[in-house]
Amino acid sequence: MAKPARHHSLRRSRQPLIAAAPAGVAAANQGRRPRGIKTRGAILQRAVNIASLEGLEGLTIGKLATSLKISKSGLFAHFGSKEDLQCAVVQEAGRIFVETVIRPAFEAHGLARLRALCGNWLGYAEEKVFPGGCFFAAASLEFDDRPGKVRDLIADSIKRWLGTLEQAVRDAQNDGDIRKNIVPQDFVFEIQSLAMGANWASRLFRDEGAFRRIRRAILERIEQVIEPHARR
Amino acid sequence: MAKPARHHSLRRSRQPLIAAAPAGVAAANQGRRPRGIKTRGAILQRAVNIASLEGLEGLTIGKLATSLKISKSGLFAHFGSKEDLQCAVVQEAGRIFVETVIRPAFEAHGLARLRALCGNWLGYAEEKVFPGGCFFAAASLEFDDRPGKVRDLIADSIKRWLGTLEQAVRDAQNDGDIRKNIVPQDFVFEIQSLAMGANWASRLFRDEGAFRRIRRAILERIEQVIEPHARR
DNA sequence: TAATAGAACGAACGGTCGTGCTATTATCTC
DNA sequence: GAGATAATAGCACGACCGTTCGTTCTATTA
Repeated sequence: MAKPARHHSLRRSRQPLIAAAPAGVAAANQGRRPRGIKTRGAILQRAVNIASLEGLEGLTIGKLATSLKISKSGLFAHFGSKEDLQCAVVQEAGRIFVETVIRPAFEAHGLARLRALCGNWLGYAEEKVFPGGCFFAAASLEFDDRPGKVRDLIADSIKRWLGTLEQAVRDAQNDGDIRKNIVPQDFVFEIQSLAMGANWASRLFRDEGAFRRIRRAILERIEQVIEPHARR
Repeated sequence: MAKPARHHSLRRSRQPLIAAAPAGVAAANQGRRPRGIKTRGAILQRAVNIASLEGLEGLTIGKLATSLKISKSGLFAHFGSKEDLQCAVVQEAGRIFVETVIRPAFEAHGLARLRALCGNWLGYAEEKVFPGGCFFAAASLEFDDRPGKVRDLIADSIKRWLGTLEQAVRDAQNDGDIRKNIVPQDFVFEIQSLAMGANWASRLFRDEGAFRRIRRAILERIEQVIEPHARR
C-alpha cells in the first residue's frame, strides 16, 4: 500500500479556484493546446454532472468511461487515481460555482452584492446548474466523515464561499447599510442554512415551491438587519 | 434484472414507525422470543451506527458481518436483500428518533411542545445519538436521486416529522400563543433548515459552536412569531 | 522521411460486492 | 431422549471495482 504514485499525473491548471479569477476565457476548451487537455475537460464536465447525482463515491471510473465512449484505462491515465479524479471534480465544480454565483455578484458592492450572492445561489440551485442540486451540499455531507484530500478540498471551498458572504456583510456594515450589532459569521450561517434547506426539500420532496418560500424568508431576514434608510 | 425477490423475508415488527407509539417496551430486545430476533436487533443497532457514518450504500453486508463476528450469509438470511436491510435500518433509525426526540416532547402541549421538539432535535444531533450526526439528514441527501423503497421510506419519515412540528405550531396558534398569520408549513421549514444547517456545519467544520449559535437563532425566530403574552 | 512523445486502447489482476445453495448447529416440542 | 424447525455457517457464483501493463495509434518535431 501507499503506492509511490509516480505515473504521468499531468496536473495542469492549478488555479486558486475561488480567488482572483483567471481573467481570460473559461479554461481548457481552446484548441491550441495538447490534445489531451480537451479530453480532460470533457471528462470533468461529465464527471461533475454524474457526481452531483450519484455522489463522488458513486461516480465510478468504469461508468464514466462508458458514458463517454472511451476506455477505462485511457480515462484513468488522465488522473492517476480515483482520489485525484475526485479532487479534480471538486475543483471543476468550484470553478463553475464561481462563474455562476460569485463573479456576477462582484459587479455590485456591499449590501447589493450580498443580495446578489444570495439570489444567484438560489438561482444556481433552482435552475439545476448541476442536475443533482447544489454539488457542494451533497459532497460535503458525503465526505464529512472521511478524512483526506477530498474532504479538505470541499471544506476549504465552502469556507471560502462563506468568507465571501461574510465579507459582503462587513462591507455593508461599513457602508452603514447593515446594523453594526449583527455578527457577520452568525448571520451568514443563518442565511446559508435556509438556502441549504431549500435545496434539500426541493430534491427530497420534489417541492419546487421550496425555493420561492426560502427566497422570501431570506429576503425578510435581510430586511430585519438593515438600517431603515437602506430598506427597499 | 428485477429479481423475483421471493426468499424468506421474515418481515417482523412492522410498527407504524412514528405514529401512535407501540406502548410497551422498546422492541426486539426481550429474551422470550425466537432467538433470531435478538440477533436481528443487534445487527440493526450496529448497522444504524455504521450507516450514519458511511451512508446507507457504504454500509456493506460483509463489513457489517465482520464487525459483528458473524458470517455474511448468516446475517444476510435475516433480510433477504440489501434493499430490505436498508429499509430496516431506516425504520430502526426512525424508532430511535421517535424515542429520543418526539415522545419526550409529547408530555407538553402547543407552544411548549414546539419548543421541546426543537430543543430535543438539537440535543439529539449535538450529543451524537448517531455517531454520524442526524441519520435522516445524511440519508435523505444520499437517496434524493435514487427512486425506490428506501427513498420513499426516508421521505415519508421526514414528512411525518415535519407534520409533527406543523401540528405543534397549529396547536399553539389555536391556544393563541403563536400569531395567526404565520403559515405553519413555511415556519416549520425555516426552523428545520436552521437545524439542518447546524448539523451540517458542526460535522464539516468540526464546529461545535454551531449548535449554540443555531439554538439561539431558532429561539429568536420563535420569539418573533409568538403573541406578547406568551413571551418568556 | 524518420524519430519521438503523448493519448487511447484491450486485457487482465486481485479484491469486494450482493446473492444463492447446501450443510451444520442450536433450540423447541413432544 | 427423538424429531422438527429455526438459525447460522461454509462455499461458490457472477459482476464490478480501482489499478496496472504492454501495445497501438496519431501528431508533432527533427
